[in-house]
Amino acid sequence: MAGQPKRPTPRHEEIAEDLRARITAGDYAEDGQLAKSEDELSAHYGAARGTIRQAVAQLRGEGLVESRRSKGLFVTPWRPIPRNSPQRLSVEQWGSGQSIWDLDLDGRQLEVKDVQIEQLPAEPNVARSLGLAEGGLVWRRARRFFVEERPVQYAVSYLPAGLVEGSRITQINTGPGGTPARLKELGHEPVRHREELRPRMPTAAERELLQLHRETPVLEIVRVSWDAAETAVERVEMLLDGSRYVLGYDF
Amino acid sequence: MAGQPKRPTPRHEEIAEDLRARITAGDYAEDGQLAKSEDELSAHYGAARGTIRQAVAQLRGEGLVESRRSKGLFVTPWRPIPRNSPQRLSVEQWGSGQSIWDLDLDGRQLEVKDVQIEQLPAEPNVARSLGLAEGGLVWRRARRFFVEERPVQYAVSYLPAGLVEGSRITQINTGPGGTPARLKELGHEPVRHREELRPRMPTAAERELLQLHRETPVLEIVRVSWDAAETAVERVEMLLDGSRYVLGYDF
DNA sequence: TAGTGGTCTAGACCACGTT
DNA sequence: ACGTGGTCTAGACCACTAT
Repeated sequence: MAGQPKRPTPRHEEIAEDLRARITAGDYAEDGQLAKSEDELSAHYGAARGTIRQAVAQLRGEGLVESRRSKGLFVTPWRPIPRNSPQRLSVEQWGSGQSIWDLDLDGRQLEVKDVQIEQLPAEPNVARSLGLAEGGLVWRRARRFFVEERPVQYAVSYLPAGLVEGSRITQINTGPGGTPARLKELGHEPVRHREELRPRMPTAAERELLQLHRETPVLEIVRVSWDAAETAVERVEMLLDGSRYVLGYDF
Repeated sequence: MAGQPKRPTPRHEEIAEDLRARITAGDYAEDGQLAKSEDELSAHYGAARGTIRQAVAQLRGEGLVESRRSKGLFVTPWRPIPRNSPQRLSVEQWGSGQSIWDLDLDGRQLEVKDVQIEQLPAEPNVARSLGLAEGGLVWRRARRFFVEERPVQYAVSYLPAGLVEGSRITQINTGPGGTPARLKELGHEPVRHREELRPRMPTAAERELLQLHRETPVLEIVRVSWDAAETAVERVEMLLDGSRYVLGYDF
């Protein structure tokens, strides 16, 4: 009983643990509401609001809780967006969809919005990925993906201008099969891909772009694709709302 | 000039942006020290320490800055740990290493510590993954991975007891080639794998386990492996320090 | 031992969503 | 109009680290 340090665990951690235990035990199963306000929790636990906010921020980061202004604190209803790598990369699969990713959205729609297209000289990173001289011309396609009217991903593609000039890849609507189908028609079907990814916290600008809470991590992904002649044909930089996706890889 | 809201961006964001710009511009390139204390920044920017701490927390989350007690704030020297999925899953590769992951640590060593092994009844999640009846016996192998004396990953493996009983898989040292080599000897070579992953913020207990800052996200990965007869032979639950890894997938 | 980062309190103001 | 979450201030104490 004795011998322990006076403050083994901070108060905000105790509060977070208590709330987490109640959530996983299903205490708020009815309507999912933990509390009607931070002040209510402040009174309940006898802690300053700042301490309550630390505890709640912790739980928001774990993806368990979300705050709704003027309504209160709620258990997050988690319906992850699956993003599965293809098990077999057959040509038929390529032609069928916009993406090489087999998205099972459980009835929900993935919508593309805010498409921006421009031609510009390649930054060093992009030039290196695509095997171009620095300043070589590339087409840049930026867009956001939405599920149920909420942004879940921001993606920017770069393609060598010399490769795709005049094709529908330089237009907003790339046509059936999307960019990969057009690349195939141009004799540069992507057959090999490499993705690199890491999690991190978003900048303020990125939080705005994806409408994220301060505590929500993002997944930064860079994919480069090559054709059969080992020519790099596309580089895609993606930013995913980390609280909404589950990525699957089969190998 | 007029017409804008009084406070378009919070003060802590302005401060974070200013520091971020200085870092990326290389202002602190010499010793990497941004400041000798939070109080110094508080005086410099004319903001309360709480506001400074918010800005610094933001930058810690982005992986740009780290705090060292009694020493100050420093630019994070980022040397990511690459974790690459195999391009070809040949038997030869299996036999050579402890892991199916081709780790290029740039001279650094990946050390396994704190190995814990026990036999127990499978939890529902584990039972489902391995196709066992709930409560069926499994061997559980938990361990931490260290790079340069610092923990970077925590992993827990589950294997059906009926499959691995009596093999070195139930011992601390599994021998050359590790678990997969032993499974192959037992006639259950893993030939197919599926990984699912998502980023999130760690709990307090997980922060302790991996010695993480409050703002560092983790990567939660679950891998299930099957043998040629489509029998599930292993489930691995991994928790990675998100600030230290870059994951690569080829397909 | 001095000073630091982590924690906590008790206030306050504001923009904005709900009512 | 009211109350909320987000922001900010100005204090304070503590454990721990460097010296």
